[in-house]
Amino acid sequence: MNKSETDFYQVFTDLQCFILANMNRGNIHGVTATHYNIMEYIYRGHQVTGKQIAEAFQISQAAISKQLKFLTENRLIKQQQSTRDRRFFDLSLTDEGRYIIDNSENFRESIAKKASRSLTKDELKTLTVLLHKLMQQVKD
Amino acid sequence: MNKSETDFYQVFTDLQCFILANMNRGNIHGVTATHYNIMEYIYRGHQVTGKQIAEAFQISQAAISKQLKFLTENRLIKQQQSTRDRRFFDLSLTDEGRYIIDNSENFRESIAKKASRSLTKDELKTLTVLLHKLMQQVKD
DNA sequence: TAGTTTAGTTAACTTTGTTAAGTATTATGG
DNA sequence: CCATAATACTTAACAAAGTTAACTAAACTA
Repeated sequence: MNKSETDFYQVFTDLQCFILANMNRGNIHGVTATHYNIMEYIYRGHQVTGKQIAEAFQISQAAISKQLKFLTENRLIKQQQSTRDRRFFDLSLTDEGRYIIDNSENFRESIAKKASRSLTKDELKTLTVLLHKLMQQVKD
Repeated sequence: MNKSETDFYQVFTDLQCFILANMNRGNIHGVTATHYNIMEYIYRGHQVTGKQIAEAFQISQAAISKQLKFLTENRLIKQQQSTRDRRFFDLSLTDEGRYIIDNSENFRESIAKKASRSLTKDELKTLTVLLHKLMQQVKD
């Protein structure tokens, strides 16, 4: 790695430590970060299924199945067998689930706010564009 | 959140998903990402102790103690009771441990390389500076 | 329509974290 | 100077969240 790469590597290491340390820390409304992320994904999506979530988060369907079971038992989401194809279950939030997503600030949100406080508007835009560009490359 | 914050939030969500998906995936030389990170920390540091690692990664000393036990049993690190203060154990890598760190490309390194391929030199520098600025703010 | 594919579930297990209680060592205040 | 507190670390019991493999049920297909 050359100098620029090493510099980036170092700040990215910090970032990774930070993200790992802040995931699954402290429950908001009795919901872990994992639950929160799944619920948010369902909330933002349209006719979301378990398969999709598994792919989005790159974890096994079995793992998602367990989480969805928990969320359903705790009345945070609803699973309804799809009429189009009864192998699928369309997922949606209950009122309580929606309330939690609407009313709790997750750690990414707090970072976004800190970002807009510590950077100028232009800097924030630039950071977003560059990160986006990086993520596009990285996904391949 | 305003528009810029929301845009940032979205790309940061992608980034988080990516980091989580790529942590603890696939062992390099039979060493998980967790082991690798601890070994790298010991390698880069000077008279590193368990306490320090626990603080750096923001996990409990008990968790670190277990990992260090594993690494010692597998002859990847050495623990030597400090002569200054016998409560401490100075940690260092064995030849094999050093070999692994020197010869395996971790996932952050591959990202750093992709970053330098997908961005211009100036863009990479800017990204590094902005991320660094953000991390400084975020740590408080 | 029989065989294959797909979505999801369940069971047994692994990894990696937690808290609480313990040991050994060092620091400190009366 | 020594009893007590603090510190670094370990161990045990447990929890969360992932894995693979084997299963059910539904839909596709040749």
